[in-house]
Amino acid sequence: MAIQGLEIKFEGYDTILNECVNQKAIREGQRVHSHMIKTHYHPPVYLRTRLVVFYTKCECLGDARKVFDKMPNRNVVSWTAMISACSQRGYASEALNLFRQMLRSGTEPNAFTFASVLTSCKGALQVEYGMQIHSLIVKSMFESHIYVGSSLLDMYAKSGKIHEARGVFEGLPERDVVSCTAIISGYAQMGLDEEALELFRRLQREGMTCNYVTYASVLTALSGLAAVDHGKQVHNHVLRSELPFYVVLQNSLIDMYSKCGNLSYSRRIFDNMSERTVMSWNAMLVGYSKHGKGREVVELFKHLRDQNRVKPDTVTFLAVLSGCSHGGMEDRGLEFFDEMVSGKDGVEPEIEHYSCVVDILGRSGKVEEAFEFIKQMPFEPTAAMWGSLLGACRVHLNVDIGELVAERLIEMEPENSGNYVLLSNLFASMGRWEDVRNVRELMNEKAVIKEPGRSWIELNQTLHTFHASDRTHPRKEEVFAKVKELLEKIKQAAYTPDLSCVLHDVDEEQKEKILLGHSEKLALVFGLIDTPPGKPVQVMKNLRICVDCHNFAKFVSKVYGREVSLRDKNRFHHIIGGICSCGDYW
DNA sequence: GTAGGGTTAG
Repeated sequence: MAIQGLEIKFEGYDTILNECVNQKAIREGQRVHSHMIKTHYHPPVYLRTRLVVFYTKCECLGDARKVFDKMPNRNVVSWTAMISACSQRGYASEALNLFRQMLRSGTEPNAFTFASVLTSCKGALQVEYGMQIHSLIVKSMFESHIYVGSSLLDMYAKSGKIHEARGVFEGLPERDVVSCTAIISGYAQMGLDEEALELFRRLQREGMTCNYVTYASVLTALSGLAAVDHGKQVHNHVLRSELPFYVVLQNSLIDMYSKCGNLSYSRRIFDNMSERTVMSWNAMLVGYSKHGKGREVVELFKHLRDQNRVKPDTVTFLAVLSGCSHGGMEDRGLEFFDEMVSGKDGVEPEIEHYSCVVDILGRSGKVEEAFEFIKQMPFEPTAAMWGSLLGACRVHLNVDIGELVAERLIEMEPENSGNYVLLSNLFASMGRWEDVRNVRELMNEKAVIKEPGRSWIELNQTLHTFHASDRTHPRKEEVFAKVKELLEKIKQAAYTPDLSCVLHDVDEEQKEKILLGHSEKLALVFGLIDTPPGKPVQVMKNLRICVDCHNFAKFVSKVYGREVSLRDKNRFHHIIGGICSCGDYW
């Protein structure tokens, strides 16, 4: 592509630039552009557009913008190329500004424009504008366009409006792998894992094609559900289909197996990878962290530092710090944090890392230090931090700081009933029963359980879900009878219900009944009924496990000689012979 | 000429 010294006209420039776009030949394209300037050639709109496209494709957004700004007339392609480049690089407000200017200039958007601009309308605030764009789309008859439709449904899904997303999806005249994947991952990203799985299975029956993005999305849902039987099926599909971007899928598989309780499978995949990204390391570190394997976290992080291909990032340090906290490696955790502050790996601590340090200090009994740490840190404390510290006060029986902390926490979140339970637990563990009763008074009437508790267990490829005091499960009678039988046995082994976990204004007998109806107990008991004696049982819960249920599970493991695994919102509890891997701190 | 979906976190 020698152009120097040649007399070039439109066709010549056009051909060469097109070639440069295809080959991403940045230098060559820049020389073509310079040649135009040097020879005082004034390119027509078409060629200027070609330049804009060239620069955006070569990720030279600034140069693209310069050409774009100098254009006397702009067409839909140049506008769209700019909007799309901004959207793809995460400059959402710039993309929206350009779109507004485009409308003002009188240029009609086409399907390409709508599909691009919607990418910049994700989130609770932007979706308002996205909905206005939606009505423009309806007016211009692009609603059924497959690219526009999938971008539209993705916008709704990522803004928390999953019903609207589903509506757009159902209204599409045809479906393809992208629109199907977008709606499945929409459910998965909102934590609606059962819905995601159900839809995936339905669409599969209806002949949907899957690619690596589809499987990655479904694996996210299966991780959430800890549905290991389904996960293994997907793993088989992946192995058979020789999909591209296998690293992404291996990362998802590492995550899925570890969240299903099978760490050794995760490690096997990790060890056999021919190429690893930072996400591969992070997924493995998170796995160890959630299982309370502190030593393994520290060891793997050392490997990561020793190899020079992948650099740790902010998520790596979250995994490492929370791994040290969950795994009883508090001192190492504090050292890692100090190393972050000193700039050792070039990752600056953010508020989440500070939150991990609060956890670490609290767990190791340094409650005062944690309190000071929160007061001095360069961020506003979050409710989660105060909550973690209040938990520490309960375990380490520090009622002075506990009351101070609870005051702030309840001020921040007066409606979160979980906070009152924590405070009630604290007073109860100090034997201050009058105060336990006062907490009930303190709890204002608006306090609600944010998210209803739900527990489930996977047996023979079937998920059995239980809610508190479940009256809907087909085998509820059998489950309730077994709960009573169990209760007698473990009471003989000195189990006493922890009534401070119930804040309802009822008598003690009622409180005990409410406790026995907690979903994790029902799921656990169901697992005992439906599996042979001696076999390990694994139960999942969508929230943090309650103090009484944790204790209940410990007694069950001891009295019935069962290994019990409980996966709650934050971590795994592996209970053997009445002893839990969390060391009774979570 | 310009376009849509994905993996790790707490």
